[in-house]
Amino acid sequence: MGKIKENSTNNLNRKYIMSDCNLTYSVCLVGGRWKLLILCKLEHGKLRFSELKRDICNITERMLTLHLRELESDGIVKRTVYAEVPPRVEYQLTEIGKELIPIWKQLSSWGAKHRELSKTVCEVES
Amino acid sequence: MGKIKENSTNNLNRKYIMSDCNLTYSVCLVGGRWKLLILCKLEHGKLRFSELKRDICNITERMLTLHLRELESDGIVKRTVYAEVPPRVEYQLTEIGKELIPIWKQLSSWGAKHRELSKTVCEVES
DNA sequence: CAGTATCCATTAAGATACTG
DNA sequence: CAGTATCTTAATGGATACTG
Repeated sequence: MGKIKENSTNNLNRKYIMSDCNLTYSVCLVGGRWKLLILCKLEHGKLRFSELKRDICNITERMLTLHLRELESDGIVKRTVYAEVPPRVEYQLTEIGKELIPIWKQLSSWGAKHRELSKTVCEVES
Repeated sequence: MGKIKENSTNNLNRKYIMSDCNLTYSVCLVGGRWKLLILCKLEHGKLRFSELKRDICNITERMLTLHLRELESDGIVKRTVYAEVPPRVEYQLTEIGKELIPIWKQLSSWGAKHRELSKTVCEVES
């Protein structure tokens, strides 16, 4: 995101971690605050930039652009530009992107379950 | 991690995103550079602080401590202190923590597949 | 419509030294 | 052994204004 220093320890650690472990590799590609949120909006088909922006309340154009660019360069979403005026651009999941769908569904259920559990703990405590 | 400003837009966005979407809620709990790496070391049982540090090349004590504390307070790992000298502390997955195992295995396979695919693309291009 | 560019605020990560 | 404390750097996120 933005500019990164090639030889910062931070960046070297990131590289080490990505090369060492497929799991962390995935997290690097798909982690971060907005990425999965963007991806799951695309689950049911193509969306335009403005539709994504509308669906993801609070995201700025900058953040949306940056993350879409990364997802695109990582081959997880496909960007199609139509030569029209006004311009039309559509985003959709690639094949490998679609393979994430079952994973984020499970992660989502896990989150729901965890949330329920925490709620119970709080109620018992209060 | 460390101190966060309660009312920064950043923090408010994080809260919004966590309350809105179970998926992002999960990512917030378990995302970040080191968390899944720590968790997957614990897959096969208990480990001590020093064993984790040794197994996770390059992590600093500070990072390990901070993440373990978060995972603990989120109920994903359990910390057991034995009243011995020298001190012994063991970490293990909780029940809800263990339910993440199949998920990270799939994410890991997805990562491996994605990596293969990218390699192919590079070879074709070069 | 679909973005860029710029600048600033906030947070995450790391180095190092130290302690019960 | 299992951490804290303190300080510094790097990276991410956001606000705002502007453009082909």
